[in-house]
Amino acid sequence: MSPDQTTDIQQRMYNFIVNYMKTEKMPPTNREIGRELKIASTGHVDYHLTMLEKKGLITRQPKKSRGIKLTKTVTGIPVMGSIAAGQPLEISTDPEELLDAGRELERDNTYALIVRGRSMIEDHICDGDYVVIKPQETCDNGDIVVAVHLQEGEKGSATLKRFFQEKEHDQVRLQPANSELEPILISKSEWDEEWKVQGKVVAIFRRHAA
Amino acid sequence: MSPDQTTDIQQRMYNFIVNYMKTEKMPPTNREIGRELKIASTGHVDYHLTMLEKKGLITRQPKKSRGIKLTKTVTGIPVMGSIAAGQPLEISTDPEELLDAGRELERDNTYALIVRGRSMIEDHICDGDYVVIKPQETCDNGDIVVAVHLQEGEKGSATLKRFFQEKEHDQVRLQPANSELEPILISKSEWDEEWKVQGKVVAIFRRHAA
DNA sequence: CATTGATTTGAATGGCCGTTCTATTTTTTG
DNA sequence: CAAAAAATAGAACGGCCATTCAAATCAATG
Repeated sequence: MSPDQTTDIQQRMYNFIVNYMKTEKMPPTNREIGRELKIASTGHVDYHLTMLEKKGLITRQPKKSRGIKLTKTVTGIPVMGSIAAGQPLEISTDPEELLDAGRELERDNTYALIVRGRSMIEDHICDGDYVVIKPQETCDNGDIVVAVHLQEGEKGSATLKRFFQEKEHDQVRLQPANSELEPILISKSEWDEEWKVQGKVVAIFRRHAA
Repeated sequence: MSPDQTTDIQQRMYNFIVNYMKTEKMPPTNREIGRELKIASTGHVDYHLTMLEKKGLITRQPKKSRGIKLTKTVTGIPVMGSIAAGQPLEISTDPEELLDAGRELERDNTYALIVRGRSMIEDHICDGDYVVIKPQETCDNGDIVVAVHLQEGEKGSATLKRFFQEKEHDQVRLQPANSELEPILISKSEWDEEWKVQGKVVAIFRRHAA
């Protein structure tokens, strides 16, 4: 295996198929796959496609031209868990479901969270709403952000708040949108050491009973 | 042309291609098209595909198997205009834009409206929010609906309200979610003659600045 | 090193694919 | 009705397509 071939060939083949389908709106032929991946033999392509099928990544329709189907639909924004203000909830590592909110938002590694509680109710974000989060470590004053409190030895806990950097007091204020709740005030040094902005809200999605 | 062949063959061919692509995730071959439309000759299929291409409905990639591409993407929910409570706005007949809110909602002839004003603010539907409407003439008490006031000689005007049928008063109440605004009370007879439920809200979508 | 299994090649096969051509039928137009 | 245009059939051609096979190479393992 040549040294520059970092990725597994089957992974590259799968990626090519996904990519090809995104741009061409149809699956590639075995020859087209081989041409792309510098595979000389169509039998060789067939061999790896059989492997991909065995691994469950694709299904094949025998004898049909371009007879490749992706088993997983790659549409939808991963819903990574729920988030609240009262008792900050954890963000899970595996998506619980996929929120189909349009291709427009399916980029920049966006993910979704289900809002629990009424902490942002005055910003009209309700219990059960989906918030679409675009990951970024910086944000502007007034942005609604996912702020993560890093605690040693544990997984960080996250909270949804409006972010304000208060220069005059040399502190950060995480402001809920609920007058019954108090803002979280964090000194600059503590902020730098223990907190992190995980991302900001770019869209909100609410389902009503059909 | 046989009498049962109501639709134009090119229209049927186009519909089949769209349908096939939706289910099979790839374009059909010319022979598959012919089999479906009872066309005996592949040349005949080719002939109509050339016509469809000339009409701009498809593009073709010469010599490629399944080399058909749709020119129009049929994704997105049509945004038919804006709606408010204070001054009811018209629903336009042509979509102004397409709201990409996921395939899940792209059925049942759903359409979207942009909310203007704060009439539903206490239901946390804000100015600028998109509401996704599923057309239906009936609804349950408490549903948020698009109610249309039919006026003779004019196009009807529409309003977004919660619907309540009040049996004890033999009237319909269209309730805004804003305590500063008064409900619209309509007698049963007037309702039957002049009003209609156009559809109900099944989802809400809010964009935030990225 | 020898064995085993996974990869890769090259060639071959039979079938499907898009396209083209000629001829025939149907529909439209003057 | 006659002429022109559109639609359909059938056959044929060359090429691409998926699949298979035998043989060669490579990697890992005891």
